[in-house]
Amino acid sequence: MGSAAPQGGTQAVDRAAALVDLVVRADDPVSFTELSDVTGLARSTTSRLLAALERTDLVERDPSGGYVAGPLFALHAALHDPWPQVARLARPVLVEIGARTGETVHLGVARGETVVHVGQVESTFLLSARDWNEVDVPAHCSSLGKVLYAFGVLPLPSGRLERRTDHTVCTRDALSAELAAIRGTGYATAIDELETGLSAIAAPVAGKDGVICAIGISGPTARLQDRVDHIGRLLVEQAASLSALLGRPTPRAAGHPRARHSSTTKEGAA
Amino acid sequence: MGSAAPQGGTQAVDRAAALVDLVVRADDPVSFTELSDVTGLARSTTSRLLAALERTDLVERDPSGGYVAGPLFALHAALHDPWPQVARLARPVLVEIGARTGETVHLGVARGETVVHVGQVESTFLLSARDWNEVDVPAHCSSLGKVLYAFGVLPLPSGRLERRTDHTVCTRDALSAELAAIRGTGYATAIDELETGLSAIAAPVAGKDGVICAIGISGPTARLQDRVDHIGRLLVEQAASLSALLGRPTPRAAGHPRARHSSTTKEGAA
DNA sequence: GACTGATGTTTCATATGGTGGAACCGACTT
DNA sequence: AAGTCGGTTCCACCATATGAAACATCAGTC
Repeated sequence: MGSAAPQGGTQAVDRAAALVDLVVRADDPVSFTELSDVTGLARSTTSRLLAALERTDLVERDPSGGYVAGPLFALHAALHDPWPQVARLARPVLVEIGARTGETVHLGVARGETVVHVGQVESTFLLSARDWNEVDVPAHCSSLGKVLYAFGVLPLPSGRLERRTDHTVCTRDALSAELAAIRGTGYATAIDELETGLSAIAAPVAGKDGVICAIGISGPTARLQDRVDHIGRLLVEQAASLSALLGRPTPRAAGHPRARHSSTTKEGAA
Repeated sequence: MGSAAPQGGTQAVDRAAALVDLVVRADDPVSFTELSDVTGLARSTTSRLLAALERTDLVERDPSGGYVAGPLFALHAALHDPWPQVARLARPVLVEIGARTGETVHLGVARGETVVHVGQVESTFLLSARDWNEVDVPAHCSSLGKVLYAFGVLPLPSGRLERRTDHTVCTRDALSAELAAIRGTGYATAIDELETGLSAIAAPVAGKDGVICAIGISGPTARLQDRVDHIGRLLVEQAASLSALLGRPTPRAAGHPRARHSSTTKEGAA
């Protein structure tokens, strides 16, 4: 259990994969030297591996000579909508939240003027919300919607604010006050605001350029009312870990001084 | 120099990359056996390589056991809009068209109710169109727009059809007649319809699920009027090759019987 | 237009890491 | 229980990947 597990017989592929990983996670071109340094590979090895990866379309050189994700990644991105991919990546986090709260968990994004749910994990309780996937709800009475409003992902509503229940926030002033509060606490709530007896809590998820979507839970007010802050914090924490996943590089090469002198290839283990 | 070039010292990585390639291009999960068969690798080797690729997030197993593109691809797709990626892949084709016609080449997609240009290659002539990237033009007087209408990518216009010049198609009947004609010939034209003296020709590009965007050229009517059909055919042909790139798998493993007996690893050359 | 330094690439002897056949395993059929 | 399919693990062998060092290449500099 040292730093690098002495994996079973695939050094070359592992190393190549590490290079691809670095290149794909970085959002701007990565120089040869940087790759060589960060991975700690000999320059010759780096060169050979990168040549192979380029030949096979996994990486590509941009005009300036740096390496960027290759055509195969472009192809994949060209053929698949981004949100389902975000949903895929978020799944483990949603599941975790589901396990810790027992409630139905949602992943919501802005589309046009409303929130749509692109991922969901079912409640373990019998009484729970329906499948909201692809259904859009008025954002001002949804916790996800409020988060997206609060962080500028969703344009503030221009029309009238529909009154769904008598707890619904219907005035523009009340709404913007609440949005400010949300930016303060880090999470949003919607208690009996969309439908009487239905509550929801949500927190923002950031991508590389700020907030891009929100995760939250929903369930009967009766079950949630005493746990609002607890769940709110949980969501904030989990949202942060998801943000980290979607954000900057930093994964592997965090602490290792990794100063491979001369021929210190083997890491002790066997 | 048999079928496979005796690449310079990266067998393992090349093979692993071939696996990734197959998995990513296929749009549904690929079974272990299929991968092993198609690549012609020993089952043990396939297993080892796939294990490594899975460990490194380049592939992933779906619940049913098949292999699909891994989290790293999801991450890339999650962080990058699809259209710029399509534009990247299309670049070589656009350049080719630019070289063969000398005119400005465009890649247009539907966004909402209009066409937007997501890729462009400049004319070699001095007199040419401006940079249309991200500018949207009325679709009914654009050749790209007509193509997108004709193949159902862009919803037929509901409002009035703006008359930009006296050649603009302004009636719904005239438009649908023209769209039928476009489906017949395979390409669309817009001569002096957006602006007097400006002509354009365009053809549809298909992805895995039918037409997704269009490529076309534009330039002065004076230079284009005698070459309309010639250029139309060129566009259709190039669009087809781009469609192939964006479509189904089929690339490498075409003919090789690839029956590696015992230890016939070396392919003769050195 | 020769020095210098920084960045990549190619060469080559070496032993490490990858290879494939066969044994093995677990799940499903018959 | 015996047989088949789909996949993984073992292991002896040697082909393959490896890294040091030599070799290119280019951008400044004097």
